[in-house]
Amino acid sequence: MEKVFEFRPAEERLYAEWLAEDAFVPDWSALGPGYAVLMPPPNVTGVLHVGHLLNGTLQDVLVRRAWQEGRCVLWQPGTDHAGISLQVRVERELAAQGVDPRSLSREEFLAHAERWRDGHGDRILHQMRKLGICCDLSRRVHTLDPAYSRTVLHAFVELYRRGYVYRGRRMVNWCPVTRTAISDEEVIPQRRRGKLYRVRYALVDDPDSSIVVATTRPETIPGDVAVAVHPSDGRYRDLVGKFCRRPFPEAPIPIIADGAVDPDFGTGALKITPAHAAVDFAVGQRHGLPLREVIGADGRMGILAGRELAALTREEARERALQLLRERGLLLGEEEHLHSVGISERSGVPVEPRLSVQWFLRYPRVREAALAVTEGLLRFFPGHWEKTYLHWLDHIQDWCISRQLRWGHRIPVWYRKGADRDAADGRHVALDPPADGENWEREEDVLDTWFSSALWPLGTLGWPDAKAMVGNGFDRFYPTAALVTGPDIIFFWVARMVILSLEFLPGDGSPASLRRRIPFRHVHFTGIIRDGRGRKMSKSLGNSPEPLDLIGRHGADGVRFGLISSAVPGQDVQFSEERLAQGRHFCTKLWNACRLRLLQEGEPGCDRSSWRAIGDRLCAGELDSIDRDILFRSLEERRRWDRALAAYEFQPALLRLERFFRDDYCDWYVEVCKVRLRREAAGRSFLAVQDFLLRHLLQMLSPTIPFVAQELWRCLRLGGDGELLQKVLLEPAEALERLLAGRGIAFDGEDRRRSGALRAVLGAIRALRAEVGGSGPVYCLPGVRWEEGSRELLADLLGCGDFLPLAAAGDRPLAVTAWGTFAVDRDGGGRDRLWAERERLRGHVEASRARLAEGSAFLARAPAPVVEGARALLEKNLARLGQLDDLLAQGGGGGKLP
RNA sequence: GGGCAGCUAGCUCAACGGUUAGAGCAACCGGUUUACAUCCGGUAGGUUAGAGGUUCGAAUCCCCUGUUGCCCACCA
Repeated sequence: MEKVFEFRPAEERLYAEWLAEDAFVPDWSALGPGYAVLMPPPNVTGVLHVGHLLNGTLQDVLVRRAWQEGRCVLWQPGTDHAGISLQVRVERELAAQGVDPRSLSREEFLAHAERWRDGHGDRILHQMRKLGICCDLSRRVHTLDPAYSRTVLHAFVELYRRGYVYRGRRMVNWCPVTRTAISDEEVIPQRRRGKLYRVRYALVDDPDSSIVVATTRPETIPGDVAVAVHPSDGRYRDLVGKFCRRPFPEAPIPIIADGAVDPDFGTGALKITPAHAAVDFAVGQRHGLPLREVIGADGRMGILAGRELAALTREEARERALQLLRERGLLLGEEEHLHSVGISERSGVPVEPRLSVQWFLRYPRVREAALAVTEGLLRFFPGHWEKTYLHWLDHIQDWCISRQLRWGHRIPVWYRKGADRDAADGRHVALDPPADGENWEREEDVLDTWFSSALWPLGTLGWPDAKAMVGNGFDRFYPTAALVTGPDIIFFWVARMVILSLEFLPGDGSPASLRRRIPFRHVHFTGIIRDGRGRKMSKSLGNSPEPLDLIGRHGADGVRFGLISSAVPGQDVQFSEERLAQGRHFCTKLWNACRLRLLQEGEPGCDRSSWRAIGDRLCAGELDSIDRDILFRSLEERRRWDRALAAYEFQPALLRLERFFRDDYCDWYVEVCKVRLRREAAGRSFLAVQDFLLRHLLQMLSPTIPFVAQELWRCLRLGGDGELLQKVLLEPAEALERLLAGRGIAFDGEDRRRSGALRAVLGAIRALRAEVGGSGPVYCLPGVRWEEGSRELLADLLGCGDFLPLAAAGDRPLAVTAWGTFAVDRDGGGRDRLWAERERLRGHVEASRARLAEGSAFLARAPAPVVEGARALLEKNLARLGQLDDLLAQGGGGGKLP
């Protein structure tokens, strides 16, 4: 076995082997229900970042663990066509080549887009392979694949048929850069410092009087069709019904009363621009006001804005409008104003509320989607995200699903040429075009990318094509077991998948039906990765490390271990490369622990190729408390491990296991075994114990650090030749306990006590030696009663030969005795420690006594078992205190003791 | 404006109503006899953000305040 684990070549070799053996292809022969995980499809325009690594690692752990349980496993990968994002990228590249994208026909543009996608396509998926992910790439799905596209269009047609999809002229969030509508979820509110201007609108029949409005957007003045005040606002009561003069283009507009106006904001008078603000639109509807669209689709001012403003951008128009107001003496004042502006997620510019004809989805099954969670059929980890989800469902708004883009699923609607597009008979909504295609024209818009993503659980498993569903194992894998994703897409993706899946799979709101129809049973939300200073990882900040470099430096295993160990459940992840280095160190130590095991055995080597083989080498008679304790401690750890993983508590689980490996196995048990080996004691069962522990550890760790675990599995000959560790059944703790029982090995509390006492004494003596800076002989007070073998073992672990009787000590003897956890040095070096310990104990005892004093409130009110416990504790502490006092008396002599 | 989550050692976190709050990292001290590109042992470090309340007992439950991050909301 090599002295060091060269992870770079090993990882490459092992991964190639796994691929060659089709190790990630679902095993249809496996019994029991399937286990499926849907990988959140990375964006085709995306770049691999540390978040992908964390997310991928966690899913890989779940999936590999499912393999270990012998289940039929599917980890479904794929990519998302990233509508807006990709179209913008391609348009920018075309523009850089001097091609105006708008001059291209739809087909020409799509050809460019497809070429771009095919070039970048699933790069992230391939990069993630460096991490060792075990998804079956042969099953990858792209949202624009023909089969998946049919799923999407079929869903649209069905939703239309069922009355959930409708076409409407509405106020939408318009992105002037990409020139498309976007959904409410794609608008990011941003705090911005702006100005609130007060503008005078003169009254038509009394030009000396006026009404003053407050606005942050003077450029929309040309779109004003009214000024509104609150109906109960006394200041303006007399003005309601009169007309005032819009400054430009000049025109009389009515002063109206509407409850939507907040009398306490600004001047209490609101200019109404129905075409460019949602509230104003509503007011306009109520009052039958006309629409004046003064800002065009490209964010520039239109003809109606008047000669002065037309053709300017929104920003230029604002400056110009202010200038005009100043010239005319209409600008009465301006003040700093902090307000929130909706920013388009994709282009980063303020969205423009704009009236346009779009397709909307009225969400179906909202109540059932909530019920699935409140009934506990669909569970979130950590659970508090359920509130966020339910709150969104409670306030759900129709979803604008059409996009004025070319890249995406073109909406399957045809309009009869020349007919009214809103008339039902002028429309053909179906997967296929009408027979007399020449008389129809197809809808230009495409569907929101998230609409297609929302069908991911159904589409990837073949729905609605019955044959494909059978081929893809729908019945076996649906509902999928777990989804691992970031909480930032809980509405964008998670909730929508739930809703559409519930709609399309037949059933009612009963728990049994919901359980069958939800797309996944568990959702684990990971934290967002932040840098050491708490900032989000981002390219522009330059704080985002290159993932592949990290893997190069620390190995896939090191990165996986490190990321998990920094991912505290329910919290954002503070990234630190130090953690990854620790992960690498852990792998190195594991490697060395296994190497040591091989160095310890002569030829021929032991058989540890199965649990049975190891069990056969365990002779109950050769084991003592230390062996039994560590064996059963390992089973305890295993149970905790299982419990923690079932709750998606990866980090606490892994850290605990690491502690067990380092502290209990390496620093205690292996050191004990070294002593035994040196002594050439009869019996080698402790080597079998090591094999038992290492085998178990490697199996538990394999999902987290698959490469080094697999390599060690082979080096230690823990399985047959070329056996895939990932597919070796992980026996439940109960089975291992039965195996031990079958060999006559049973656990007894006394084992834990003795083993613990020995470790404590060892620690105490070491501490004392460290304190006095010695490594010389260790002395022992007379009268110490050693348990069988303990004295020799401790002396060997300390490397001090034997404990010398204190009487034989020289001038500056280092005297140590073993009792409980205490040690003492005759010169006083250890006495302060003892004294401090005694003080601590005395404090406990006194507190306990006070609590248990006759007539105390504690005695009167506390439940009986608690009182019992307190009494027992007092007894225990009293006993220790007494022994401690004896010890202090024996070692005493200095003036420090009472 | 509403909601969610956090605030515990320099840093990252435990402690899930029950002894006088514990780990890891960093710091400092010491040891490394060949498993350990490192490892081991030890020392120090706390008014649990602040105030009030409930309780026999509070880091833990409740109320208020402060603070940080996130989400939602049409304040122009």
